[in-house]
Amino acid sequence: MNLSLPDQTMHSSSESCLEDDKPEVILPCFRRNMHEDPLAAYSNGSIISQLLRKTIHNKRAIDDNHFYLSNSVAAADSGQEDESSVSSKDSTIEAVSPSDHVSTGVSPEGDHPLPDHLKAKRARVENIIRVMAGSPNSRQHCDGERCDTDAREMREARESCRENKRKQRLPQHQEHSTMGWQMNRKPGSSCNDNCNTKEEECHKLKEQLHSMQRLLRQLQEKFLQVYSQEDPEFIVREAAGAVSEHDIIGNSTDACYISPEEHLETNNSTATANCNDRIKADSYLTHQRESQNLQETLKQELSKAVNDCIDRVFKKVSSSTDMDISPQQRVCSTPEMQISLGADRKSLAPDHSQAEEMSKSRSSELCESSEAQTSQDQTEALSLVVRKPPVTQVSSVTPTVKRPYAVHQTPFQFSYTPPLHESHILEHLLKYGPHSNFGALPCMPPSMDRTSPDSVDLSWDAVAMRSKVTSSHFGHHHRPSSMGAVGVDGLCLPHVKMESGELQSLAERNPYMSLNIQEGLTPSHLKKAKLMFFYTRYPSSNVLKTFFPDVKFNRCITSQLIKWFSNFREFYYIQMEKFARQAIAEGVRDVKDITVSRDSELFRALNMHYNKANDFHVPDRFLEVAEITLHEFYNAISATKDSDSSWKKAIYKVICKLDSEIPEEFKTSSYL
DNA sequence: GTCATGCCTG
DNA sequence: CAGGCATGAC
Repeated sequence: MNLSLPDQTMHSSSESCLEDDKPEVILPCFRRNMHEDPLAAYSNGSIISQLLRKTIHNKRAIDDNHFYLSNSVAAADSGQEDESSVSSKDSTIEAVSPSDHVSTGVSPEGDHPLPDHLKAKRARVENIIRVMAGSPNSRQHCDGERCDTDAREMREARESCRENKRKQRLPQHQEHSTMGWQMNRKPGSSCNDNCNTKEEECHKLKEQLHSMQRLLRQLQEKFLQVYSQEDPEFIVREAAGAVSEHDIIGNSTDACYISPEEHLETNNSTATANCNDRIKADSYLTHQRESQNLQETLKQELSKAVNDCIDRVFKKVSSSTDMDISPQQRVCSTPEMQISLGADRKSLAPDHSQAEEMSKSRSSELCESSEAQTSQDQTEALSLVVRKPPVTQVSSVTPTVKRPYAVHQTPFQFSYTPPLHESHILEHLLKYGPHSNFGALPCMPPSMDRTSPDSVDLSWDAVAMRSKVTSSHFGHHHRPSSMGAVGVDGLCLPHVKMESGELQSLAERNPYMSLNIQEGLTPSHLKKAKLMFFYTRYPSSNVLKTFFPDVKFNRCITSQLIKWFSNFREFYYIQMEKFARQAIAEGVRDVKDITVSRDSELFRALNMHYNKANDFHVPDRFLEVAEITLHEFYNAISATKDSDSSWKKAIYKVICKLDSEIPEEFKTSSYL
């Protein structure tokens, strides 16, 4: 829409209509042109002031007018009031041509013959003023004539009249500006011509305005039609807005005094431009909506295809490798798992086709690699594999390895990147999940002790599985994968060792890995700490940081972990003292008669405390340390050193030197 | 003052 | 297991 109107069409009434009403009814796509329109520049302030500001650039002309007015029309109150009322601009103008003022005040103009062009200007100004001499009355009576029809113009008129009454300058102001640009554009035109031209142009402008409004209305109707066809909700949403917009149009029409008799034929060029813009807008909208639909369709189709593909892969893997893979892997490939995973994926993350796509290719790779590495992994893990005697096995349905990490399954790494909120859900579940003990660990074989129903575990495992793959983008090595209890990597790649510092710094650099960094300690961490106690009774904070790489350490977390070990020691020493006293009470004479075996009551008590699930093979070294500790207590008590308030400290000193190295397997964030 | 540790208590 | 408190080392 080309609203570039000729400058001479400017008129206060038309302009006020345009500038005040158009922006409210015009659609956004048209606003740009509106702002490009010269008229749009007058969106603020009164037309008079705007015109004045515009014409101020033509200082000479204004100065002429000012000179003339102050000399012939408002000679009485010329001077300081002029300066004060016309604002600093006029002051500047006066400063620019002081000679004129001087000449008017001191001597007749004839004394200083003006140049021809100045004479011509003066003549035109005189004509204008002469015309205005009659109109000032009407202008001064304007309050009763026009102001009842146009509120805005009335305001401006009132303002003008006020100023007029004070200085009788408003008409001149308007004519100043008008004349200013008229002089620039039509140096030789007469006043009558000017007036006639102005009226005609005013009419034209009004016609154009009206035609534009009509087109706007049509366009809005078109908009409504388009949206109502494709978006039933849109019309509901837009109904109120459309009504209000139409109301605005109606008001603006009224406010602009565009009466039906003023309707002339629409300007052809304007109409053509409007139509073009309308077509452009329509095609743009159609295109936009088409691309949106295409986007949605693509998303849906891609998601569906990926889901189907994954399902097929899983089905094939589970059916073809059923006899080859380990039971643990079968667990991970069970249909329940698939269903659970798929369902959760769909229900919790319907928009993750991209993530799924990214992870899809990796999924089969990881699955294969996990199968290939199974034997190696278990070989590596043999040092910690618990082959519990049948006596101590609480439940041994299958005589397989007892270590929880022996069932660490790479299938859990099937890449699927859950969104952030899901990770938070996972985090919450893992922190306050249904299992507060280790028997509920995911991927735990059925032979493992479980304190909760499998149905619960299944969903829990499904959640855990999804959390596992969060870090899959970083490959095996960087899988913190912990999410607390979800440790399933462990032995997947035992040859890859990463210090906790490296891991944590990596995690800090990587926002995705940060999702797996625990803000707090979980029951899994507690379990792990208890198992670590079998190796170290006095772990340093560095050791803790090394062996809890998935924990975001701060002062509080470190203190908590230290406190845990302090409590472990407390229980440990209490048991030691208790059994030492018991031995003494039982009449044991020789400390060598006191031994600690896996069958002893002391060990069972300790094992019950630190290895409640009994799924961890307590190292022999711990038995030795326990025996030494018991001897220390026996000796101390026998020597009645317990009368000393700090008699245990000597024992602590001895025991703290008996810490052994913690297996590297514990360093993996998701050892358990 | 801070930190680690131990003891006591709930 | 955690909180509070006391103690001792730095």
